[in-house]
Amino acid sequence: MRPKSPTLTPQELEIMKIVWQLGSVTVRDVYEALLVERRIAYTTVMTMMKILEEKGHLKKRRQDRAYVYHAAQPQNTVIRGMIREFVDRVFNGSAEPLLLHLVRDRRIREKDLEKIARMIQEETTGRR
Amino acid sequence: MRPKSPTLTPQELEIMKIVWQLGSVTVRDVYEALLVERRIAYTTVMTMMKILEEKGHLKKRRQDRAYVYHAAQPQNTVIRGMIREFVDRVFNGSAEPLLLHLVRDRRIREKDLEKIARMIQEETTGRR
DNA sequence: CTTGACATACGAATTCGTTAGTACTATTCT
DNA sequence: AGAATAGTACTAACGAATTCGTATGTCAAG
Repeated sequence: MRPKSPTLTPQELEIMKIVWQLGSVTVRDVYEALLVERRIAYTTVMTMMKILEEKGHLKKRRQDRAYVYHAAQPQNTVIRGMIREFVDRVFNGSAEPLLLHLVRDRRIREKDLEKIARMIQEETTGRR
Repeated sequence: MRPKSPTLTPQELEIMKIVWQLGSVTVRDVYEALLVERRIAYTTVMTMMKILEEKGHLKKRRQDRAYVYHAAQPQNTVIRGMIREFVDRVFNGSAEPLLLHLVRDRRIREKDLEKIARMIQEETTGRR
């Protein structure tokens, strides 16, 4: 079966972040987590999670009266798909310009930059 | 209600790419460039460019009978904004995880990785 | 001067993302 | 048992994004 669309809409992503963080959740769990940030209706969360389940991002099983949801794919896989879609859409598939932007725009703390530079060194020397 | 996109929507971006590449364009120029990739109506392009002008991404001036459009902001500025929005939405504002994904997923050719590693070295040693 | 080419203006249809109300069911509390 | 509570299903609605048709105006060639 063809894998479902790797991209999530903004609100879908918000919900998936909570699911990835908590592991197994009910609609109520997600609802309460979202309530901390903003006003939202319980049924809205339910609708979104039903859609996410239809799209293959969530799996559910019944437990007592309510459904318990869990992520169908690991976070890394989905995030990787979103990055790929972004790189394709904005940079026609080549990641170098994005990397250059990130490095140049000082959006990253210096010590992290250095850490990453070391990591690149290891990766590149390790695979030849 | 779907929130109004603060950045460029996919189709808007497609048009802006053409504008940035060509400099000054008429609707027809963009229409013909898009036709190479896919079927689209002339009036669709016109509508999109009108919207882009209303949103402040394009400027127009009359020349003979038609409008000539040009980008209101340089490509780098707009792309930077899109990256920022993406990092905020997907990574809660921190760019390191994105960088890590890019480096780890081998989406980048080795020589480019090395080039970037050197660039980081210069940047980080240069600013302390 | 009429016709054809080409431009814009206007508006409308469609799909999608997002939000939420209402009806109904099942469980729990008094 | 009857009421309150908590869950799902179904439906509706709205705005944003995308697409394009029709009406209309203008200019130039025959």
